[in-house]
Amino acid sequence: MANNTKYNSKEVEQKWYKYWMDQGYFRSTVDEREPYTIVIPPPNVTGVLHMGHMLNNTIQDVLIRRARLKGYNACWVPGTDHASIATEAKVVEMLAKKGIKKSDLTREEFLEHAWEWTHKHGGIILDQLKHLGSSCDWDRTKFTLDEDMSASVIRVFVDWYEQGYIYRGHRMINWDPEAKTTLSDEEVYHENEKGKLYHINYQIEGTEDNLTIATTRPETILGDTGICVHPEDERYQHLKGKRAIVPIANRSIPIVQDEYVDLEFGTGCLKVTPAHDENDKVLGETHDLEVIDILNDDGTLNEHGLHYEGKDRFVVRKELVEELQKLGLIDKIEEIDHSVGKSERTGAVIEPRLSEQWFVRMEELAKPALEAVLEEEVNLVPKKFVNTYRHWMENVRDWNISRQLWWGQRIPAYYYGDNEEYVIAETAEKALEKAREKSGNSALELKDLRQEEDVLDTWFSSAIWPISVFNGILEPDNEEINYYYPTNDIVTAPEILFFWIARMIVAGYSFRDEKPFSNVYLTGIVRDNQRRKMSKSLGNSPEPLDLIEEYGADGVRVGMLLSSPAGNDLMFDEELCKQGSAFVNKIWNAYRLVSGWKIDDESIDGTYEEIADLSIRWYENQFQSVLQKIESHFETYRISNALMDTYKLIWDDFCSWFLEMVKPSFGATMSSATHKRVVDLFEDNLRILHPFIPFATEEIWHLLGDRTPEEALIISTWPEAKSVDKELKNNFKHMSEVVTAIRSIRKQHNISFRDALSLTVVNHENTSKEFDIVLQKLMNLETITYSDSKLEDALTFRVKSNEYYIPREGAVDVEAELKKLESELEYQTGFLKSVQAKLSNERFVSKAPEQVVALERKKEADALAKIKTIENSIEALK
RNA sequence: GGGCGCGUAGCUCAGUUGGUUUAGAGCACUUGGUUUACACCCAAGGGGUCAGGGGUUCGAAUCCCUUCGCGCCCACCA
Repeated sequence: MANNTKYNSKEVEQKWYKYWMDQGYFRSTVDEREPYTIVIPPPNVTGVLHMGHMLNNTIQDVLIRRARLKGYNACWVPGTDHASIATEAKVVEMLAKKGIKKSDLTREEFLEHAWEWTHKHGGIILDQLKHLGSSCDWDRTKFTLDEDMSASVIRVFVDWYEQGYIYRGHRMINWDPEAKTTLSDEEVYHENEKGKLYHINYQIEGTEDNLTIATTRPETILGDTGICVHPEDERYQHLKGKRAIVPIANRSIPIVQDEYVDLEFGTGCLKVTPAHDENDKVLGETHDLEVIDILNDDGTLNEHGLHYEGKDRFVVRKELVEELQKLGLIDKIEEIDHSVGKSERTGAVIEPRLSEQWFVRMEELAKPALEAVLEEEVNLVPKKFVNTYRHWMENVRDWNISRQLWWGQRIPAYYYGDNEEYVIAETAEKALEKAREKSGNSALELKDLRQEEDVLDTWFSSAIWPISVFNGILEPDNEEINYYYPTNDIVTAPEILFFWIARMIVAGYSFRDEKPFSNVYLTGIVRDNQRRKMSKSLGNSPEPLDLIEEYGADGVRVGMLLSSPAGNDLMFDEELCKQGSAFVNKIWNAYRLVSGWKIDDESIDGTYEEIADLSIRWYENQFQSVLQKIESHFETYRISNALMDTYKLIWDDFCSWFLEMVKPSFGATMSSATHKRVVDLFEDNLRILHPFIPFATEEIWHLLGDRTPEEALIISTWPEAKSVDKELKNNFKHMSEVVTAIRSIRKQHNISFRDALSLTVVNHENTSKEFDIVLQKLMNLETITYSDSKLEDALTFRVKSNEYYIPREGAVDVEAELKKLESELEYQTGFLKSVQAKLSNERFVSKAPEQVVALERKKEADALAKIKTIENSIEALK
């Protein structure tokens, strides 16, 4: 790229990504170095990149690239998730468009379609990640339904079963009537809605009397098998031992007593529907009530629904209420706020249902996983999530892992005989052996075995992701797992803390006896600038690839990170990307400046070289000072802060100050030695910028020097932290304040920069003159004079207790100057007062640490000196 | 119902064991600018009773209590 051209992000990005790939710089293999590992949160295989992925993967890439520069063997494992329910839903939808019903297909036929779909649409998202610059080891790309990954899942299932952690049970589960599958508790979200509480009269058997129950789900009365009242409820003592008639169904059901009933709620009479409510189920068991399941898989009523059979539950609710009203059995209808469980995937209202499912017993497994986080073996960033995690883990419930779907790992349970007997085995052959042994029937054959139809929850395979990607389940002692595991960091959204993070930690301790990762970086949700969550339906989410097209990958990366503290939502605004690409442009132009200087070792300008030497020493020092801050930000995962400090270092310190200081005057030259020192500093900048801005930095790196592939920036080194010279730093700071003051004066008095000035300094005892040569150059000063007497007829300003004068005949506006001085005086007097208030407080002087008191005394002295200076100036003006 | 967290400049946020802070940054804003890298720029500047109240302390944005507002997580009240 020629020196005078605009920066072309697209061209540069394509070039370097290909170069890095060709050179194999993302590739990681086991070697002598210390590993630094991240496994990607696998996106849905058929998903497309959204802003959440952009944020998430930018952070991971920053961490990985920095680790690579720090000399670690950096390994970022990419992959995709089969996303059982989500993908199956998409395939069903696709088939429906072709006029094919899932129910008309065999399992094998359906899976064929699903694989075809996956191969056609799968992995697009990984290609999109490449545009962002993600430096994943693509040779390691995994898919949770790959043969080895599935084999790992099955092995884990068998192991956990044999250890007694997996069981099959008849339990109340969450039924999604739309997807026609069960869901784990974590896949159900609750929404507060306005609903109705129906008060319905039931006739007490053998009498003309009624009792009234209250329910939000009147359709379930068809599944009622009991009425329950509190044993001490005085209103209902007469009901003891009686029975009631279920309206419409005209069934007689017992009235039982249980302390579970809340006397305050509704009427104090509770209808019991053991098949469709967790609590009712418990009541039913206690009081030996019948169980009547009234629902079909799709949420319509079955034969127990009588004349409502085949109608959807919500239709039935409406029609049944109408029927009851006609019968005069509705006592009243109340408006009520209640929470309704819905499916995370389909949004359908969840129906609690009793059913035979597979579960993981969590209590014992959770213990080491909880301890790990409490003892900071596993470090959650930010810390506030520890409490949430603990609360969940301490109250963890068994995990329903079976799904009535086809797309996923089929549960390795094999049934035989008529009594639902089963064995668990990795293969059908092994299952046959076990079945023969267990049943004592050696005549059993493969055809007599029926494998479980259900597949496993997607999160079951995700739970072992950090292990299985290194084949640590099937070959627990292989070189890779021993080297890369435990991984270092994992970066994901808090939404899946329980779905995924917690279960990975559980699996880690269960199968490796070790944590899966040391740090969990939880990002926030990406929202728009009105705080709305970005979503397709709202249409408020920008298309990531369009953003990259417009602002460049580097610009977007910077934009994403400029304001995204861990665990806090990110208010995304395209302005941030604009700022990001402006930053890239700034760096590019700095390169253009530096590369454009003329070098000449024949005629060296001594004064210039002296200025340059001082400037270079100052920037080296400043770089070190900021580098320390950046390091500490990274260590605590304050990535936005690390970026902001880098941003200010480059923009303000390097470009605005340093380059202006070392810039040769027009037409002048610099020595090759000086130029090299400047280039070295530029390169140090590029090293620390590279994790954030990989493409532009690599481009400039190669333009600054003729590099072999082995000398590429991506695999170079992170600068080492050195000590900081505080005096140098302070002397510069003083000079910079003088510069600002002079600029201000130039502006106020409309004095052009070309107009050379002379400066006289009074009260300069404690001031270093080190940077005077720089000051002279920057401010176009003819002379700097140190004097004991102030100047008349001069513009004046103060820095610390120094007084500065710039002779300027007739330019002094006495009135304005006085006003300025008086406001300065006011501030200083107020400040002094606050300091003196402290110092005159005896308890402060006696109780506060010596250093603090000394500091206050120094502040007092400084303020006093300054006040005196200002007063003198005022005097002189008058 | 239980738990957690937040409220600092117009916006997004720092403020790391209370003391170099009568509070900082970036963006936005105002004003000025052909100084030959960059107008995606340069420079100067305005802007906050740190949500309100009370307390602890020599000293509070920082610790405690309380009120108000906001958010999140968990939970079987029909």
